Amino acid sequence: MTSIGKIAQNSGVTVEAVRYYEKQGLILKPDRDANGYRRYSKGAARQVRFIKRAQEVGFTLKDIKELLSLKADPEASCCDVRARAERKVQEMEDRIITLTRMKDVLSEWVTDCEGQGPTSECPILDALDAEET
Amino acid sequence: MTSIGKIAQNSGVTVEAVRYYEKQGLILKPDRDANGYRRYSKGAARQVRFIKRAQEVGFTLKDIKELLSLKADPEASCCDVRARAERKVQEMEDRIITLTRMKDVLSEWVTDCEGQGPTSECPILDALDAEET
DNA sequence: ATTGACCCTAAAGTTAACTTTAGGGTGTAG
DNA sequence: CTACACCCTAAAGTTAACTTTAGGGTCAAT
Repeated sequence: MTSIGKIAQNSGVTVEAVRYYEKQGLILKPDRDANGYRRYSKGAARQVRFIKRAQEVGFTLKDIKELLSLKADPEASCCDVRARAERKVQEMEDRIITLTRMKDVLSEWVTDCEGQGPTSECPILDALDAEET
Repeated sequence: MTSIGKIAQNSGVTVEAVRYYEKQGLILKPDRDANGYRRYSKGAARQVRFIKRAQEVGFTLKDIKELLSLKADPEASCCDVRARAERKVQEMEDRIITLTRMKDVLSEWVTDCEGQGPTSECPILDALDAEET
């Protein structure tokens, strides 16, 4: 039985974040003691760490809520979880490809640039300002 | 001399976006005709395309405002532009590395998963729920 | 009795880059 | 003359994931 402060510290988030997760229905509402303070069971920090880890591999809180529903549902299949994970991997791959393309274009422009002279003769600005689409 | 609608169409953004860029000081305030409508010179669409292209290679509107200041400043050096571009490339590389790491972890979890059985035996959920940090 | 570290709530603020809404003029084709 | 496509403004809304603010209680120690 610990306080929200301990839970937060223990799982590496702020107290406000813990309250936020509760409001969003991502963690169970804890009991309250006489003065209204939240009293958490030992497993609560684990719930928060689940959320943190899921975020660290790219899931949004909305995704995480779904994962938690699946986790709680005895009818749900591992397959459902995998499908979501695969979708997320795909999203991230797409994002990486886009970012890489953007980076490569800009990177090439940088190599075109001597870094000398006034901006009126800057190849990077020229590339941005080009007439062609 | 064209209308905002033409400028927007011509540069592939919405009319609202053009007005927004104006409010943010990213494009010059155009003249108005008798009824208060914006009247753009031929070069205006080019200004908007500059913004769009810069966005497409990863610059934020804030970055773009800086680039435009450099472009307008006869004292500014191409070097200043290059420095900003290099910084942006670095940011994107960092982002790509982070995303790739995230994706690889999740991807590995996916391969661990047979996609069979109840969620109580799902390796992905197990990985998220693990006791170790 | 007061300081300081905790805890509580509800509501508003943050960031980016727009979009949407509300309410209203303009201009022309039929 | 009346649709209909345009144009105008200011202000609020959008999304995500929190954080900050404002205004208060609780509790152990000094």
